[in-house]
Amino acid sequence: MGDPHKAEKIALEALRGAGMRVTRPRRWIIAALARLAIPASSREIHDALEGGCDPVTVYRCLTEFERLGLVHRHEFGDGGTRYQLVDPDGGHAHYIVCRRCQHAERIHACPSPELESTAAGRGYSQITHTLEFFGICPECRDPGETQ
Amino acid sequence: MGDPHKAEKIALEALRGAGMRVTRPRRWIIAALARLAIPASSREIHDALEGGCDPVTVYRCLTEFERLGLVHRHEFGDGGTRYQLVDPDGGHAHYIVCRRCQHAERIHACPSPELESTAAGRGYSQITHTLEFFGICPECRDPGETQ
DNA sequence: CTGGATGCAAAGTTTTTGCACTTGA
DNA sequence: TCAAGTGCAAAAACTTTGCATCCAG
Repeated sequence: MGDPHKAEKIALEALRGAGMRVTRPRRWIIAALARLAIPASSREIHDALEGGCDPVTVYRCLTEFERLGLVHRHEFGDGGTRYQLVDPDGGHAHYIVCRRCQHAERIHACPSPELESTAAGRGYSQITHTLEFFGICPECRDPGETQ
Repeated sequence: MGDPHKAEKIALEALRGAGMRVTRPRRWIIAALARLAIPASSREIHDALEGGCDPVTVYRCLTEFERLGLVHRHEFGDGGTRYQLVDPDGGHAHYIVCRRCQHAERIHACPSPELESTAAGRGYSQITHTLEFFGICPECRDPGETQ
């Protein structure tokens, strides 16, 4: 993954470029996302902020950031929504998530672009995809549990 | 996809096989899932029941059914959780979902099994995956909108 | 200055929990 | 019969909305 600091700088520039104000909460949220570097819930992001701000502001900012394409949204099968700063180097991330502890680990796998073209054939535009893997991580596996 | 009626029968047998009771709400829920045939929210499932039952029962049953592997859970990027009866013919489903109207359409694309083995290399067990596509469907696309 | 952004309060949605009653096996 | 399962009520968790105030540009 690219330099987190770089991702942070680019996100701030993108904010300015979109005519949006670079406020203190927004800087904190972007910094927290860059520091966490892994998909985090609104709650986790709020807890990781350098300064204090209202949880509602975190929701609002994340929604805006997603609209601008600065963050990606992930759903890891537990009903919660997680956000992650987009990698400025263009590669998009997929994860393997532990079904027990919810720990997410980046994985280098991406379906061949051929898959997206299958989707495009249906007349859909602006196609994106999500791909996540789920399993039981080595730490969470009970000893003697069936593989 | 396989015969929905078959999927329904198999699910009921699986319930008995697991030593669980085949109650009226459970039959209704499984029937509704078979009839809907596409990932549906707890609310949609409840609305589609032949008879009346408490919404809480729908939640509890779906959670149990998921644990037994009778239904699969889907998250379509809107924060909601959807459930679908597992196809007894083994093939698992992926969808393309409209970001505007949330309509889900089954799509015949699956990442090469090679991808799951990439995940297995990390020491995870019981690996599964989700893969969903998102786009704007032809009906929702504004005329003249940029592709 | 001044409109976009925030904080606070309140409400909406979805999901979970506790407990007495019901019912399928 | 009788424990698993349900209904009802209440709470918890998560997210959105409205509005007065604040501050980045």
